[in-house]
Amino acid sequence: MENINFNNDNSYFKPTAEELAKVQQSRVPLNTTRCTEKWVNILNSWRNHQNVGYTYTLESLSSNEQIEKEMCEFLYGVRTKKGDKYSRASLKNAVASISRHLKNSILYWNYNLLDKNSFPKLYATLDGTLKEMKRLGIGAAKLHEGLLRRVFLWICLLGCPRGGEHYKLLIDQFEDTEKGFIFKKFQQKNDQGGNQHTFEILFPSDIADKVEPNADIRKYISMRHPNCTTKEFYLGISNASGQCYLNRALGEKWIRGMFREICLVCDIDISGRNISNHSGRDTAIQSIFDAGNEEIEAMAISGHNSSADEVLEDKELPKSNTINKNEASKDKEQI
DNA sequence: TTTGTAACCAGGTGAGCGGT
DNA sequence: ACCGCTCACCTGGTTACAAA
Repeated sequence: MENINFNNDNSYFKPTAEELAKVQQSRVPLNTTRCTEKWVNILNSWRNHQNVGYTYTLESLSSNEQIEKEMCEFLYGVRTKKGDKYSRASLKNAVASISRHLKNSILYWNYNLLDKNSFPKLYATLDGTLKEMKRLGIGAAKLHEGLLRRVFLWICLLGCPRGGEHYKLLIDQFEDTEKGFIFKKFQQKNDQGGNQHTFEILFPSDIADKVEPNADIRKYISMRHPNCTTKEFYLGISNASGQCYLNRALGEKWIRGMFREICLVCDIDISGRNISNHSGRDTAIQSIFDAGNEEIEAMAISGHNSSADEVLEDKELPKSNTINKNEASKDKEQI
């Protein structure tokens, strides 16, 4: 190794404090900054509200006990502009954002509000609030969410995609025909090595008012926005009043969640393994049918935190499983 | 723009599995 | 029985984005 000449080149320099501050600041994306500011604003407007009446700012407090106490109150007492409770995701977001803010604004304050060891009461309040909301069904399912769940269940039963295939499903893989939907698998996992032929599964015909997979899927597809450019089959759920599904693929978490629900509801052991894998698939599908209708209906229409009544108005539910049993064995042969 | 929420990401955790 | 490894899932936190 040659010695480096430290004297005669300009490759080294001592950055100024401003330069360092600038690069450190640039690490944080604009959206994060905005999100932080937003929650600080909400916090302050809660504090200034006549029913609360904290006239000083949270960051002016020196004791963590007091910060924790007031944060607990905030968490449980804050409401959206419309007066509703915030969703679970938002509350988590709120605590994280305010923690970020305190770290930036109180000198040498290096704590994390989400840390259950430093702030046990705050943690308990957050956790308790989230659980309470879950119990009360806050964040309940919408009609089109129920439809999506049903469609998902049909496709699980009739199309038997493997675990990972669910969120890669494309809208092109479904062809609507007179006989029913044809579900095409362009390439299967076990086709590795060059076997590229397309695999087609014809979904069984609907039994009116009893088993209507085709009608469900047809309705689901028709509810996609006409200008939708997303290729994925499953779309994100919209909260807007006029729109049902977003022009964006449904998150993997969502899909995995629905998948797990089916397994839980039907008592299928998925510990450590995806039920759609390998030889477990046939038995898993069989167990779904054996589990009986009520649970399946419950899952298909509602899911973990939704109110079934809402969806019931929308749609008559699958009532019979005998027909589908035959179809399930048909699928078994194909696979 | 602001508001509310979901997606994304990294790091942690623990069950399961093969090898010893 | 135990070790080390892998891998799916979970958690905490950050970032993106649709809707208003």
